[in-house]
Parts: sequence; C-alpha cells; structure tokens
Amino acid sequence: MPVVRLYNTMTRAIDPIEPVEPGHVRIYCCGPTVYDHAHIGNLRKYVCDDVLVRTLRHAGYRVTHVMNVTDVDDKIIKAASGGLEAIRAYTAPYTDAFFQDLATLRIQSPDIVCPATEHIEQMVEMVQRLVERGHAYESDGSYYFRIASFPEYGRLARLDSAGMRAGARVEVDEYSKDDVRDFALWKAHREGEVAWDTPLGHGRPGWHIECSAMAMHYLGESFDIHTGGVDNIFPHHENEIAQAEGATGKPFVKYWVHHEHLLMDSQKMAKSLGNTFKLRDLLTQGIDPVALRYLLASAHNRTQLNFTSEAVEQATHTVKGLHDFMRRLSEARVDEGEPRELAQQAEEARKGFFDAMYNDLQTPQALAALFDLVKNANIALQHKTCVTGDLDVVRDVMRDFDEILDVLDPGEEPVLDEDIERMIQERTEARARRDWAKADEIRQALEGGGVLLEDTADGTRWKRA
RNA sequence: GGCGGCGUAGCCAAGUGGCUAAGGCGGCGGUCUGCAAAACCGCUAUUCACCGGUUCGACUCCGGUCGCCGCCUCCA
Repeated sequence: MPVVRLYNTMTRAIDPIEPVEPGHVRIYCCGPTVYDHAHIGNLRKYVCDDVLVRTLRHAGYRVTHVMNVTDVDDKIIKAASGGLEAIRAYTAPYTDAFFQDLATLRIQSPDIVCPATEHIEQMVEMVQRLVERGHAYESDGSYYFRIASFPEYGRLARLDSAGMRAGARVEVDEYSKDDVRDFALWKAHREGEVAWDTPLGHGRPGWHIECSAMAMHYLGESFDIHTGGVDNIFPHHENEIAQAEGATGKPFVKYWVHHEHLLMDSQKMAKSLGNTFKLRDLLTQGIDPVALRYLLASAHNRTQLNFTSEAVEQATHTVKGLHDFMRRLSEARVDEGEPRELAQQAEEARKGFFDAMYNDLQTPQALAALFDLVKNANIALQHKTCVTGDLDVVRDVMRDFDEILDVLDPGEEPVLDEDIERMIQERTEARARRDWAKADEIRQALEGGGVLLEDTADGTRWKRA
C-alpha cells in the first residue's frame, strides 16, 4: 500500500498517514450548519474532503467517513423559535438542499451522516465524564469547560493563554463563568429556546460538544483524520480536543487537515459584500457543475482559490477539452496490436498523477501528469503511431484518474435528436454536391440551436456547445 | 496590537538554493480543412510584489517595506 502524506496542522508538517488500525482510515469531517443554503466557498471544502477520501480509498485504505449536520445552534434557534418540531421544520429543507448540492458536484456521500439533535445523549454523557474528571463545572444550570484544567489548550492553534487573556476581544460575560476563557458545554434553558430534559438538567448542547461526542461515538476515542475549514482551527477544533482528551485522557485525532478559503474576485466572501454565491445561483447562470467541481479541485487545498468568472470560463473550456478527448479516444480507429510506447507513457502519467496525490494531495501536479498523457495520446492519434493495446491502457489510466477527479463523464448524454440527424444528413448531401452555401447555412442554423458540427475523416459529428 | 498564511506570465495555478521557472485557459503565427471545429507544430515570465542582506550562486534562506486573507472564545 502506498504511503499517503498529509499536511497536519498539529505538527505543521507533512506527515505520513499511519492509521490507528492498519489499513483502515477513520475520518471525521465538520459538516454544514443547516440554517441557510451552502455557498460556493462552503462547497469547496466538501470537494476537498471528497478528493481526500477518494485518494485514500484509491491508495487501498478502507475508509470510514463521518460527517455531522449541525441542526441546532444559536443561529437556528434564533431563526426558528419553538420546540424541536419547529427546528426540524426549519432545517429540513436546507439539509435536503445541501445533499443535493453535494450530489450535483459529484461529492460522494459520507458513510455516516449524523445530525446533532439525534445525539444529545452522547453529548450529555461526555459532559458528565468531563465533570467527573474535573474539567467541567456547573453554574446556574449551564456547564463550562475549565480551560485552566487543560494545560495543552491552545496547542493546535498555537495560542498561549497569556495571549488569549490579552486578546483584543473581551466579551461581557453573559453567563457566569469562572474564567472568561472557559466555554459552554451545555446551556441552561432560556425562554423560547428548544431544550432537552437530561441528567444535566433542562437545556441544550453548547457550540462544540457535538463534534467531539459524535466523532468518538462513531470512530472511537482515538481516530485518524479530522477536517474542517481554516476558520475552525480556533476555537472549534481546539475546543474539540480539550473536550475529547479531557474526557478520555487519550489522544483524540492524529492528523488535522484544514482547507483554505475561497476568495471571490480576490476578496473574502461575506454577506455584507454580497458575494456569497450559492450553487443554484451559478447553475442558473448556465455554469456546468462539472466545470465547478474541476475548478474547486484544481487548486491545492491549502491555498486560497481565487474564484472569478474568468476562472469559471477557463475551467469550462478545460473540461470540454477533456470531454472531447475522451470522445476521440472512444471513437479512434487504430490498428490491432500489443501496447507499445503510448501505453508506457500512460503508465508514467499514472505514476506521476498518484505520486502527486499521495504526497499531500497535490492536485495541480497531478493534473499536469494528466494533461501530459492527453497530449501524448493526441500526438499518437494524430500520427497513427498507436495501436489498440495502447488505447486500452490510456482508457484505463484515464478512468483511474477519474476515480479521484470524477469530471470525465459529461453528465447528460446528448439526446438523439432526429431533426439534428436529418439536418446533418441534408448537409452531407449538400457537401457531396459541393453546395457550400447550403452546407454553411445548415451549420449556422444548428449553431443557433447550440449544436456544433465537426467534419472528420469518419464523417460529420455533432456536440452541444 | 498579537499569531499565521499568501503575493510567480493577460487570467487560473505548481515549483526548486545552481541544467531551459510545471500544467491549464486565453492570445498570436503555421499545418490540416471547401470554410470551420478538433488535433498537431511554433511563439507568448531574462523573471518570480518591492528594498536590502547571507551565499561562489536565491524566485527558493534572513531582515525590512507595501498589499491581500484568516484567526485572536462563545459569529451581536
């Protein structure tokens, strides 16, 4: 099994992955808060997770992929006052829309999807364990994590407690905490808010407890990879570590993977700037979701991806080019024969691609290897220097690449449109009579309907623009 | 104010202390074509934000400047 290396925020180094259980990677990915539709910046994160999981599977690991759905938090409570039914009614459409978005972008579903509201019991148990071990205390019906009891606090984000105390933001304490740094594990019920009756009292879970509790519930007290956006490093992931390790005394996660943000026209995305585009907005503009997947996957996960309309257009062209190539590959007529030079080039490309992916998911270099193969195959096809055995290997390698990328299938099959076929036939006859005016007229008519014609040695074919 | 990341061609985006600074998109010229499209061939950064320093040699290491992005406790 090849060694897969990943940049680990905890060590700030590219570490070889050695799972707790050999051959089996357990991974937890922070999921959406379903109080609104996901925007394209959110979705980049899930494409990055998808590429990671597919790469691990391709390397031969069994992967257990868990993702949470935050369906109760301050924003949701504010938007949907009332009980659990009101919360569910509010979040369900956003949850559905989220998974539709994932499917549109060809993101594989996690093995386990866990909504917070269905795991209150696990969270309560965890808070109880923290109280027993002296890491948590109760105050006015709420429970807090005592930062002072966990000296390791701040290791992931590399923040020291002195710095945190002197932080620019000192909030007025709205609950009664022993220390301003302490964070809520469980919040006492307040009028109008959803609440559960539990051994901790009448209330609801705090901000961070769900991920620690559910991750450990499904993946064990120590597991391999935890992902999130860079904005989750602090405080969310720092608090997860404190909760989990405080409760068990064992290491929580071996490798922390954080994905960088998307920039919109070189600016951060913010609702105040009005540049938080949702997937459905982009699709309405006629943008191909496969091109979006390609664009989101084409930059390294730790660099800010500059999302511009020009970049989207370029990705669209690139993906179309790949689809043209796959079609040429399937239609190519070459002599029978055993694999030769092109097959060897294909195997080199395969190695280059996966070496790059296994080395910290370097998709840009992997793509360079892919385009190298496309180029070589085109040259061989152009000069007829390849045989059937070569093309079999090229197809196999391209399929292998697509296990990760999943962009080579154009999606909708071109519908066989009898009118189009009839017009092409008419044009072919016109061309046979050398009636170019008529031929061009038909071509232009079809172009007006979004159909492009290509005259090849094997006859005229068409594709949608 | 503190911590961290980034600044590479028209655009997107890799990369290394020293052979010609990946790849994609776009553009220009050519081959092919009735014309196109696709494909192929050639060209498209003497230079890696700027200024210093270390070094035989830096885009890559160090310092500074400018610009952008994120985080700095419960997103009121």
